[in-house]
Amino acid sequence: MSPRGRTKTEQEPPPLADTSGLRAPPVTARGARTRSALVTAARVVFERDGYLDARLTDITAEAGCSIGSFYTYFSSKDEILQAVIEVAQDDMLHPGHPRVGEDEASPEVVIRESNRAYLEAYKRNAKLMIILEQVAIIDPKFRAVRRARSAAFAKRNARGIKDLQDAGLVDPELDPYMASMALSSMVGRMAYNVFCLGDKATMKQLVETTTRLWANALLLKVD
Amino acid sequence: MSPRGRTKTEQEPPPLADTSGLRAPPVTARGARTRSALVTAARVVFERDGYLDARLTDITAEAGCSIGSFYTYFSSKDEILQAVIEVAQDDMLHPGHPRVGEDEASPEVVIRESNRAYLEAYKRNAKLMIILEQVAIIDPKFRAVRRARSAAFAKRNARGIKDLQDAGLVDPELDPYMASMALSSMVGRMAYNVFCLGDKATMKQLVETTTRLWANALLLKVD
Amino acid sequence: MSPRGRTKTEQEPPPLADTSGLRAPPVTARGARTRSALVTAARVVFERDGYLDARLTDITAEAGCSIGSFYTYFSSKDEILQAVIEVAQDDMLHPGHPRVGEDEASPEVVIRESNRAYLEAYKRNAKLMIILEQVAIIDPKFRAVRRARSAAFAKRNARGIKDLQDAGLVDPELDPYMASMALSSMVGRMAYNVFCLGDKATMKQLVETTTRLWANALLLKVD
Amino acid sequence: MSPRGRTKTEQEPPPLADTSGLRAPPVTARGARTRSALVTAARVVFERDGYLDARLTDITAEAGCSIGSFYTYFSSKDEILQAVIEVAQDDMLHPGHPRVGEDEASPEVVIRESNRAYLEAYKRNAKLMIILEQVAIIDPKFRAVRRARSAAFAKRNARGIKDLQDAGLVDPELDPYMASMALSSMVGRMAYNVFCLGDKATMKQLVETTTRLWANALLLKVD
DNA sequence: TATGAATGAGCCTTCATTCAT
DNA sequence: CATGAATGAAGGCTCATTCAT
Repeated sequence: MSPRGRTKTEQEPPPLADTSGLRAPPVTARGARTRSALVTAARVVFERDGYLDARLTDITAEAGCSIGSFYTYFSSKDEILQAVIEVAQDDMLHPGHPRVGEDEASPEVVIRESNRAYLEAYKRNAKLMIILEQVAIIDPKFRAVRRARSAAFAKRNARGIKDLQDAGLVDPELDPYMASMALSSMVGRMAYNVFCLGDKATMKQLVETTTRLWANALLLKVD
Repeated sequence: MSPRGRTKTEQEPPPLADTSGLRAPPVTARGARTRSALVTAARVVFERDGYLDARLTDITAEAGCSIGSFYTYFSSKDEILQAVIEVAQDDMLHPGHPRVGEDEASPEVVIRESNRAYLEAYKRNAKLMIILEQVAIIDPKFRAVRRARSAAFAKRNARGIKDLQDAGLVDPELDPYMASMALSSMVGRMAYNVFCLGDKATMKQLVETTTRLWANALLLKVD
Repeated sequence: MSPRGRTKTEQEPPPLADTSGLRAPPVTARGARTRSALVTAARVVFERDGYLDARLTDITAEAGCSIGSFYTYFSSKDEILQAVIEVAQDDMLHPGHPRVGEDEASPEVVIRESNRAYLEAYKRNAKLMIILEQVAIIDPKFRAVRRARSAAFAKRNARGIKDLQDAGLVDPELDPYMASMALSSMVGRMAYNVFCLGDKATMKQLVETTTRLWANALLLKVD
Repeated sequence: MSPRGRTKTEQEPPPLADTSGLRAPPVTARGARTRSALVTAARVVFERDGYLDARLTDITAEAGCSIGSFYTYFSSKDEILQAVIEVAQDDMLHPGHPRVGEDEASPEVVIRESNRAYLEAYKRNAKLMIILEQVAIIDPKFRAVRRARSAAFAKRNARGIKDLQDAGLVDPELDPYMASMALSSMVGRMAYNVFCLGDKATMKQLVETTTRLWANALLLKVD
């Protein structure tokens, strides 16, 4: 289980990186269009060629503008990647339409639907997740981005586990945060293996396996 | 649980990559010494600088030979990385001294010791695992290497789960291979997060958390 | 006899090589200037040092620009050589000012002036012809360029021979194309031997010898 | 027409290059075998890969010996090429079995059979002729070799032309040496175009065309 | 805002030749 | 005579970034 339905009290995640040195945002409509075209183009090129092999000229060619314009809106390849990832992170953290609310559903259903929402969001953004894994290894700035996402999920899930423990529904001996880290890792890694590396499994298999193991692992009482 | 004690009937894995285009192995003792020095030096440099930033001249300087000698034994940075990884893979797959045998120990103990062996091997080779993750994203050849390792563990563990199901000791409704993939992913990813990315957790926490979750997830009957 | 005055109906030869993979041509005047300076410099360096010994840095130094600018306009030493040769080929195929027209002159005069024009063009471009011979042996692309030039001359001359045969002025038993190939080879090789390899002969000797042999070989009737 | 039957008074051509710095010839039978294997192998490799692309290790691999042995017999790549070319030059200059003697045959038959012998020898050694053209451009030493061959033919043929002029059988106004150079060039270049560059022509076409043009060019009286 | 020409540090790679065994 | 490991200078090429127009 990973992204649970968000509660009002949750804080927005901090910006991906320090915003100092950023180019000023466009002030004209034309400028906004150009900037937007660059972000869209960058995602296409990054997903197609990978971060390292993507050349700025490919991005500007895809966006239909000059390399000079690129530097009007971004100060580096790094920076446009941040912009691209920010969009995907939003989608990952707030996937939109959870099929059930926490209140009216059994814990197992909540777990299942959370996992499903996470896996589907991962699938949508799989190619970008590859990029993020890649740059997270190279660049501490993106390592922080990746860990922020992991931590957000782990924290959310840790709270869920704690709640269930308090309700006497699951194994009280588990450290909620460690268990959350481990089970979140399980789901995240399965998603990566299947959607990014091409391991064979259906969405249904993924959802059912991760949900059953997750529930079992907590020794969730069914009733 | 990850690497189990190997049985006699297991086959050696095939070589990591096609051996065509490889430089001829040295025929003299002196040549073998130089080649070996290069592999050792390459591991040092890769772990220190990362694969992308490692320069061939750094490797040969570390090995105390000329750049020409490098090309006597390897045809690219790629190729020497393969040689380096092959050594680490051996250590990961056959970590040496399991503390218990399968026969005389309870399933939980077997799981714990297997996880411990895996995590310790991972810790020993953590820096190289970073490299492997990095190049696996870039290069299909190393992607195959990485998947071969994952598959080896998953298969081994799937067999263990099947055996426990046959013995009536664990949840019979789980698909052994899917469950194995998921639980192996859990342990592997925890190891990566802690030993490679710097997440905070002690070896003891790792072993206990993964073992308890693993046993719970299978609904392992304790006696 | 070699290049005749061209007629209106003659087609321009196709470009020297496939234009795929070429760098985009410059769009600004400044860019055109730089590109042009590079071509001029390349000819100087190729003629001075030969193709194999010519270094890209010599060319850019001669052109007064950076090595990066070279790659803005050309993707390899190959490609700039093509540009250099294209200029010379134009001069060879259309040498400019034939001293007589075909109509008002006797066949022998036409042959003489054609040979003279060819030999003088060869002399002007002799150093580049050495380069072309050299690379034609190494690279099929330039082999095609060289053969295109030979074929253009041979075809042109074959037509001249055929016309003279039809007019009953020369040996009717000769195959016009084979004869043309052979006699064109004779002139071309003499030019190469004298202007490129340093065999001793004056321009006058060359013109008179090749013209007399050519006319004799066709058994040209003098009137 | 090119190589005429040799006369007793002709000098052997000088050695291809100064023989100083040559390795001592082998003194044992084994040594002679190794040296011979290297020359044979070198011809194979040069013809297959060209001089520039031929690596010494390819030659020794083909010869089945070590690179060290190479330097026992030759001091450079240059030197073994000289040895290879020497063999071919012998074949070119003394092609073996002319079908007629000069005495009992008409001049036209002599011309035809000389041309045939030359063209056939050229065909046999075509691949090596490519190499020789290549290195003659690069290296003055081989340029001299090439010119020595040309000069030998031209001189021989000039004498033949002079004899025919003295007998009143051919155009007395031709400079025998210039004419010889030109006509020899014609035959040599045709051979190169067809056998080395792949121009299309049969041996019969080549012999007939060059012979007829040669005879015509001299205005040879037939009777 | 938009353009695109200019820059250049720095890495990988080749292979003829030497020489210790 | 035979072996083959060791050498290292030298040059082609990339691409993020700057800045004059």
